[in-house]
Amino acid sequence: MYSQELIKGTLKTIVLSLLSEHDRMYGYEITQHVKEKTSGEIQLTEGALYPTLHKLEAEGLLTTEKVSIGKRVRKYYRLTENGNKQANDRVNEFRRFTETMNNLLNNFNPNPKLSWLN
Amino acid sequence: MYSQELIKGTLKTIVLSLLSEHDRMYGYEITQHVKEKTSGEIQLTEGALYPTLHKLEAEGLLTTEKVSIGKRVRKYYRLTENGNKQANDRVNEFRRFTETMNNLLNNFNPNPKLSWLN
DNA sequence: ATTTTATACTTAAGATATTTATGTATCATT
DNA sequence: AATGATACATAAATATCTTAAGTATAAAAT
Repeated sequence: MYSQELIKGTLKTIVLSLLSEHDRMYGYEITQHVKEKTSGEIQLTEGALYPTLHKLEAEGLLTTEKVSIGKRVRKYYRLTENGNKQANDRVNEFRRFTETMNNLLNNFNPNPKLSWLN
Repeated sequence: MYSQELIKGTLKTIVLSLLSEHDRMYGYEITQHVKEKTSGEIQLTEGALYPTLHKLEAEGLLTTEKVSIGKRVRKYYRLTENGNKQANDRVNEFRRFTETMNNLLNNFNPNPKLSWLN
């Protein structure tokens, strides 16, 4: 499990990119998907995820649809056109950022696995 | 310039790793070094940097020495043994984190330049 | 049968971190 | 003489996350 400090600022990027490849997802599904895909190294907490989903919806990047499963109601999220654009921008920005960081940290204990990036 | 949101949580990693390769540095020097090394894409603000330096010192990861330059006083920071260990840990954690993130984001618009990481 | 675990969403209080702004002061350049 | 660069510090406002509590259904285990 990574320090929460490090994960900060990547939550929206994660959510938008997942929705970009999954058509629609609900909150709990997102937490489980991330947990599985990262072998438990990134675990989104509900207290952080749900308010973020609400915020992205308020910003017009997501739309919702409620689906009844038995007596329970799932809230599915889907990207808007603008949300899809944002997903692209954020993922690209993250990739550029990691390259910049690797370059900045490169003099420190150079990692041969990444040295070709320069 | 990257969104501040994305840079969040990497400040300590940056500071510790720079001090790990520079023996000693002062605050302003750190801001300039990062700005130059990243072509202005990461700009540390003084309001974030100085309190962080003070915190790292309070945690015993850094020591300080004041050096007079004319009538001004520079405050140099240097890693302690524990600080050096922390620098290693944080840089390694960051590298692992970016690999995990790239793997998680990989189904999205796969980046051929990074696909070998899997 | 009943307890526990998993599913599923919400929100509030407290903690933490960053931004923005302000303040002080020296030195170099125009 | 004024501006920009150097150099540090800190407080108020803002943003974000953690922790926690609350509600409720469904499945699995005891």
